Amino acid sequence: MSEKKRKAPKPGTPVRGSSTGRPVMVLIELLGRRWVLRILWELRGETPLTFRALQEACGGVSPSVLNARLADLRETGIAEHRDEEGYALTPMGRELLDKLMPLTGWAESWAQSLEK
Amino acid sequence: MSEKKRKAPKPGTPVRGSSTGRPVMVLIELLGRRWVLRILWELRGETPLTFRALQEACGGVSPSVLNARLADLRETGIAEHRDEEGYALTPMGRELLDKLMPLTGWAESWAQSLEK
DNA sequence: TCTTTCTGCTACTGAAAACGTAGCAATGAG
DNA sequence: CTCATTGCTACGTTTTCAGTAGCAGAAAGA
Repeated sequence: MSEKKRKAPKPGTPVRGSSTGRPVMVLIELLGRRWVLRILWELRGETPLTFRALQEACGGVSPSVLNARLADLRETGIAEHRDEEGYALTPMGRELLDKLMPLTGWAESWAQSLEK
Repeated sequence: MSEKKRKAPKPGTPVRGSSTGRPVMVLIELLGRRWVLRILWELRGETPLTFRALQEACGGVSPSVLNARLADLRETGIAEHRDEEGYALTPMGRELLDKLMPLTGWAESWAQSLEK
């Protein structure tokens, strides 16, 4: 064995361009990976989504990438897979999403300011 | 052809996996690009940063990518380049950053919950 | 003027990540 | 057994990123 390539960035672990592993840096690294924000967004509902439902919700993202991202989110305790139900956010992940929801409002006024 | 590839996603423009161009989707697409969140973060100070200073702040990100991301952020009215000063957030970009700052607190408790 | 030192980049090559499609093993229903 | 659905893995192609080199313009000094 040995170790497969480490994938999910965790607090305390150095990330690209920052050797400190400061939590906020690690979070920035994680959220900056393609599809991570989108997955969080699509998991905002109350009911879990199956792998394939989630894949479809993300516009047909390839299963390999989706699986990799879900692994990241599971390793970092943000999402989880519930047997017989599907993927859902953990309580911690739910709190993160709550912090991100205000972006919707900002995005709206952003759109308006750009269309002028 | 003629058109260079368009780069910055703007509200109203379809993005990967979502044809609607809904502002929040576009924002998710933009923030999900590598280095975008980090750049916002590094521009949180009051004084503008030069291209090179920003590059260093981002841990030596390659100039080609940095330039591409700055172009994205400028096209979308989030950052701007001020002559004789450097790169800084626009008022709109500053508001976006304000929405993101609470992530710091979340990241701290996230880190704690993981190290146990 | 001729360097030197900043500036904001562009160009290029190679590596890594993502895409897109196919398909497999496991489970459950009929 | 067949068929559908589940969560994926494999793999070849395309896109993106990384890493290094270097250029042109402005300013400053000798």
